Amino acid sequence: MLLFVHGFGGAIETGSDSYVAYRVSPTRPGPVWWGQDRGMLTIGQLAAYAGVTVRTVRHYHQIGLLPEPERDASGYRRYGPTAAVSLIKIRTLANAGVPLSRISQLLEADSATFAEAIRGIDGHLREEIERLQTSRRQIAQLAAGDGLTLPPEVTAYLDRLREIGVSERVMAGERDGWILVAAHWPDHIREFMPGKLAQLDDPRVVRLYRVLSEILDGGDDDDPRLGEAADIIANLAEQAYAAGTFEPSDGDYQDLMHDLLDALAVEADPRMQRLQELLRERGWTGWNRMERLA
Amino acid sequence: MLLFVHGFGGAIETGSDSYVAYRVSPTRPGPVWWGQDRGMLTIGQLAAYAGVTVRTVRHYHQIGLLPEPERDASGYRRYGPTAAVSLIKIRTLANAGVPLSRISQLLEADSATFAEAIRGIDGHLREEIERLQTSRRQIAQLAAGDGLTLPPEVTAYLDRLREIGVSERVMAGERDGWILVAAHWPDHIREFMPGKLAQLDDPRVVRLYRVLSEILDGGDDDDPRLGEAADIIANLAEQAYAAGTFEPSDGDYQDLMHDLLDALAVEADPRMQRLQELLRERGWTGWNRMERLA
DNA sequence: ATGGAGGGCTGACGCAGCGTCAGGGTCAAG
DNA sequence: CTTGACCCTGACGCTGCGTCAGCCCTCCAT
Repeated sequence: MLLFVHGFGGAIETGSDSYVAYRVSPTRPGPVWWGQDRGMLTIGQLAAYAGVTVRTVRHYHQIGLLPEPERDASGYRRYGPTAAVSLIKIRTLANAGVPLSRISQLLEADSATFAEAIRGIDGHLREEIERLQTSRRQIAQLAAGDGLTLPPEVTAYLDRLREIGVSERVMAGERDGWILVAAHWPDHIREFMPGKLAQLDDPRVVRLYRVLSEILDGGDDDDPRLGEAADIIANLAEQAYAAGTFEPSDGDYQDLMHDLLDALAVEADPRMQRLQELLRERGWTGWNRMERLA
Repeated sequence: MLLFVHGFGGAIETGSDSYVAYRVSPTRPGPVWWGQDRGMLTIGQLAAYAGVTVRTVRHYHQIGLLPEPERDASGYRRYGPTAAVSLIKIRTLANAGVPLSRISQLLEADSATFAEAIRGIDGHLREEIERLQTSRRQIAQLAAGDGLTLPPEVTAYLDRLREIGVSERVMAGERDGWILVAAHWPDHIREFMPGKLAQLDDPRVVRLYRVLSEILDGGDDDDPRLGEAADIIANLAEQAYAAGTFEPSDGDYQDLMHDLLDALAVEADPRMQRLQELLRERGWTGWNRMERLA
């Protein structure tokens, strides 16, 4: 019932508000007017007018979102202008991320209900944006960091290890291990790392890493340096135990992680199993879930 | 191969970087340790460790993203620690929005390829965020405006109409009409509206809208005021024509829109067809696609 | 009159990433 | 011996269409 869309002249000025246009596709259907009734569209014309595909329109018919129009003599769907209006309304909501299943209710809701629903949808959108922004931060770390997402404290630790001369194989194992730890202690790990980093100032620890690197890189199955490694570990443990700074395991869940870490090492190189035996001989259960044997 | 996760004491300080943790679910599976091999997990334990569902792990097996592990005596899948590491890596990428089909390639890519891929993914994320933010702006307008997304210039026009005293039925028709126009001229419409708004200062136009409101709200099929309406329209057209400000139609595509608008009016109320005939008698084709008859 | 291009029609499968039964078997504990 | 919490496979469901396949209809050029 629009009156006077036709201009009749009149001043033309330019506004500048923040209107985000609903944009129809720029495709112009070929023969625009091959029906005879004016104002009756074929499905292709309707779709082009609203900027969607023909398949989309048929889909909306299927799910009952847009009512099936009458057919012409040859069985073609013929659409009136109200169908175009409905379709544009539908697309406006759909483009805003409203699920199709809710659109029909929304369109017939009173303005209070409508506003309420809009608020909900907006909240949903905000969450979604949050999520994606978090993802962006994550993958920024992926690009920068030492392989996959690890907190900066951990990558600092890994960098120190590399400086010390730890072999690539051992480095790879360390990375995997820290991934398991980081997944389990996303919060605690950051407080935990400074202590770990400080350990690398101890020459015994440095020696230990180097010895292990050499063994795993080239040693034979019964390398005597395995004994040296076991000695160092036991030594460190004894000292911590005497100083009272030895921290006992605190629960099944951490035991699970420690078991995983031990198993990771063994899986990476079976000689680590031998190291475990040697530690056992010296009175300790392992190097992750470490306990004094009776 | 992680060494000395166990603390041995050591200073604990607090860092404060912007590390976004990969977070595992806080669900602790009931009986943690009912297999016997240490470091071997059931599918449920693995899933809980990585913060995903059991179905997700099985899905990854199905599509070959995570290799099937060996089975134990009763046919249960048993996972080693490397499976946990792989799963965590996979989820880190998947959470960042990487399609599963690309993850396996990504994980075995060298760091240059990896970094390149990461850039692509980041760009994709940025686009997605853009899109959602645009959606938010759109639905903000839905909540505020006169029904569905219309540019502010148009809602201003509609507000003026309401002030003038146009009936709700005519208002509804106007809204629908402007939706059709806005969909077709998303850019042009904003420059077009000031002129339309100015028309409402002409008392003849105001009279026209009021007359039509009355007719459609209660008049009978042969209301004499239809003649008055036709007179006003013809009068305005003649004047514009004489002043040289009459704008002829410019192409099939606009004709389509004008036809739709005419049809919309007739569909809303058949009496508009009568108005069209009366206009024809006065030498004009209609009120949207307006042409002088020979 | 005829042929080809470019519509239209229905019906059906495919896509991502799992959720969610259904109909079984297994394990540890009370 | 039962109960409850796991595990197994197989299969359908969901969203919002894209994309055939096989056929019919209309227009325009020849």
